[in-house]
Amino acid sequence: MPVDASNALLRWYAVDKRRLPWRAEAGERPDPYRIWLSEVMLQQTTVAAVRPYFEAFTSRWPKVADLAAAPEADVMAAWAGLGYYARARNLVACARKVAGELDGIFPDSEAALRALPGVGRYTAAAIAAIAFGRRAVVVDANVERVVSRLFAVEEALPGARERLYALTDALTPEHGAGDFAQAMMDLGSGICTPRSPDCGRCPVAAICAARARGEQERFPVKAPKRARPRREGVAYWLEHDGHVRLVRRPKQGLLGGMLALPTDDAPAEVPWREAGSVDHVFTHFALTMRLLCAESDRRDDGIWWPIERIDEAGLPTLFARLAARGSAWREAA
DNA sequence: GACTCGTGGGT
DNA sequence: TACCCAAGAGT
Repeated sequence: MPVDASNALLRWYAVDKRRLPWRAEAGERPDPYRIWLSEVMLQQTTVAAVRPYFEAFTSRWPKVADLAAAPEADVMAAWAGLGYYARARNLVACARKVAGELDGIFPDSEAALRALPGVGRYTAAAIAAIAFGRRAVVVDANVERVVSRLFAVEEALPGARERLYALTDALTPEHGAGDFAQAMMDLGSGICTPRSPDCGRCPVAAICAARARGEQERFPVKAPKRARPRREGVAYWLEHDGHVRLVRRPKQGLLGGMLALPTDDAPAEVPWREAGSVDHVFTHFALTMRLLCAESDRRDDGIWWPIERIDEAGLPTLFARLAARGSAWREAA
């Protein structure tokens, strides 16, 4: 990036950067554990959604050794509602690897970070640059949008990904790559937004090819998406003596490793009653799940959770909504 | 490279 | 309403 534009970007960042719980204040040294935790939470997830989870995790598990010592089920439950639950399992695996094999010290090179569970190209680069001051090429969706506009890249995503990476590499300074990356991300988040970008406030508008053409909203070009199929399913609310039957879902697949209501196969041979349905939208399909409710006269050796404390079970959102319906059915009965 | 994998907010 | 989007990773 031309020196003038780079300086303008960094000056803008120095004044207008977001204050975030995981960001070191001026003069503070960034904590690799907190940087790593925030980066994993922020994968495909908004800052607003992450904030309360980050506060809860760092209060409960202040250091990587604390997280490594936690039962996986506790971490999964604490992650409930944040989505993409493979991240939570990888989070525990990564913490245990760092605490157990690396003396509790996060690696400071991209290659070594990349070898940790749940740490891909973006996250390894972000940690190396932000936590350790390394030069690394940090490309997230914000940077892709900003760079695609700066250079008016006509090639569509995701095919353009390597080109955008190379362009970002050329822009990234030898020193201060962490601030550069965070400046680009804040720019994308607050000014160079997907719709109605605020070019009048943009510190690098002068070098923006898309802006020069008045076509900033046309970038990044994206490949058309597939239609989202609609599916249907059944969940079961089976209660006995103030408890409801839950299951631990298999580690692989949708909502893997999470507690949930039984689905597909009825957990008991009892007369089931319809209790409505819940519509829920996942990334790649929309689901309508019916809820069948019943009372059991006995308690098998599965998981039975006290209904009064169902909100503490750590159910993913779909099942939390179904459980709310089940509780309502119970109150009405 | 295509596909899977959540959720909530904005428009 | 329906669609878009988000500090992506793993298979």
